[in-house]
Amino acid sequence: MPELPEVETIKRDLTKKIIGQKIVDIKINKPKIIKEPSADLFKKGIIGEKVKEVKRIAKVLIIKFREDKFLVIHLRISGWLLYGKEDPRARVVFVFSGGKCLNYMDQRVLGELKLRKSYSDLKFIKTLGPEPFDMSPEDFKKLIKGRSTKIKVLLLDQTLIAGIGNIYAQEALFLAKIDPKRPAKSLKESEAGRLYEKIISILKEAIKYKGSSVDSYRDLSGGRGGMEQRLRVYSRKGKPCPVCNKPISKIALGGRGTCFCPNCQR
DNA sequence: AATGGGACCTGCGCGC
DNA sequence: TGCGCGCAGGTCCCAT
Repeated sequence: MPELPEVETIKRDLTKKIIGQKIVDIKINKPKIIKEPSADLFKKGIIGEKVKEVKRIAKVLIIKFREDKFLVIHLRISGWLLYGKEDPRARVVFVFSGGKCLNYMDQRVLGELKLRKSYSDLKFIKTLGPEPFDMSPEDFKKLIKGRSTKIKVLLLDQTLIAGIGNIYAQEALFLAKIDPKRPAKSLKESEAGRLYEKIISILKEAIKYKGSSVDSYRDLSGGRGGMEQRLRVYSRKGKPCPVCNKPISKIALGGRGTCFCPNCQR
């Protein structure tokens, strides 16, 4: 599911709901989701703690209990969080003192929960590139300069630029009218500037509309995001391009499906 | 450095 | 109807 806009949506909603609340029980229905420490220590370590803060770094969600105690959540593809009553499908359930629950939902069981003393030392976090919002257009131009990787594959490389996933990479390239197959270094200065601008605008739009519920992703209350009906090319193979009406194509790049308009994107 | 493959998991939709 | 296959928002790891 979740790219930067979806995780940001969860972070904002979660902040409103759980700050200051105390966790009194945890039910682990799928121990595999708990990557560290053991399921038992994970439980013992969190029960009794109050939520101090909710943070997001790229696509990673972090719940702070203390200066040296953090719950690190990576939703991977199908993870999402549901706040309210306990859900039978939940992989892990956090029970608050008021009786409300935070359900960790994850159909494909690819997500990860970790309880740690810190998060900044996690390899994945340490190697993250800057988020688009923390870059200047010049930073972005420097980033793509000299790289022969296909531009769409580059946008998905979290060590170079963090937070973009397969939906918004395709959408940004469409808005910028750039063919996703092009080597990064083939982009002219003006094209790179345009792409950077569209990355920012698509992420802002997606945050504004609370993300895309293309498949399993739902917001904290179980509602759908409003962004999916605004997607221009993602998952629209064969349908008319919203600009020129010619059919959208789909190819594989870096092993990921990639939709684009061969007529508009050059 | 870049590319391609497979792995991790489950469930859906499609074509036969 | 039923079954097998391909595919899915992410990341890691290996080989070339």
